Amino acid sequence: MMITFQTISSDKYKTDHDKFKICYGFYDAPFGRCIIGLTNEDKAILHFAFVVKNDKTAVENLQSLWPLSELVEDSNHTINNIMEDIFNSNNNKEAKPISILLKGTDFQIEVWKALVSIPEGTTTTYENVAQMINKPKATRAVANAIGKNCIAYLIPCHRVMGKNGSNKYSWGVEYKQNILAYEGTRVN
DNA sequence: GAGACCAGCAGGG
DNA sequence: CCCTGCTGGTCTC
Repeated sequence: MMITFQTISSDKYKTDHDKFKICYGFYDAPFGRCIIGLTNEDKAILHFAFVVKNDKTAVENLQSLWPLSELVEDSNHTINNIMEDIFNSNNNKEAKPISILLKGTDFQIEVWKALVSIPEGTTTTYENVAQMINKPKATRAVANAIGKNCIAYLIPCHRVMGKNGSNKYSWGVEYKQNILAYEGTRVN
């Protein structure tokens, strides 16, 4: 799966003019119900979260992460089409590139980008990710950054485990295990 | 700028 | 198992 990135610094968003509209909608992925947000113009994915409680609170969470932006419900099945592409593209050559918009600090964006190089169906450790970005002692900071990732599944934070067996996940460990199980079936 | 918070890790008990 | 020290980025005051 080919992924292209746009980035926006979190500091800039607080003060600046990026009040673009966000197109959002829901999708029932194999491992759980998700809410997805896209930039209205070029359909870059800026939000991919699990609906842990209900749809309403999921929308509120999205809004609180992008307080300057106006949410518009997806009426064109755009999100559904993108998701179908993602989940049905069993590494065929026709797979369209996926565009992701990351909002965070320089460090967070560096960490999140590093995660996509972890092969599907495998896991690694926070320590390993810290080494990947050449900050081998920053394991704890790396874990912090991973915990703030807002693009579930596509930024594969679920593939990172504690070296000493600790296993945590923003939306709940069950989701983490579900994704890994799903990826296991994809790879085989 | 100080101090607290963490999805870490190793080492000792 | 729990406790301690070391760690670096972020958040709060």
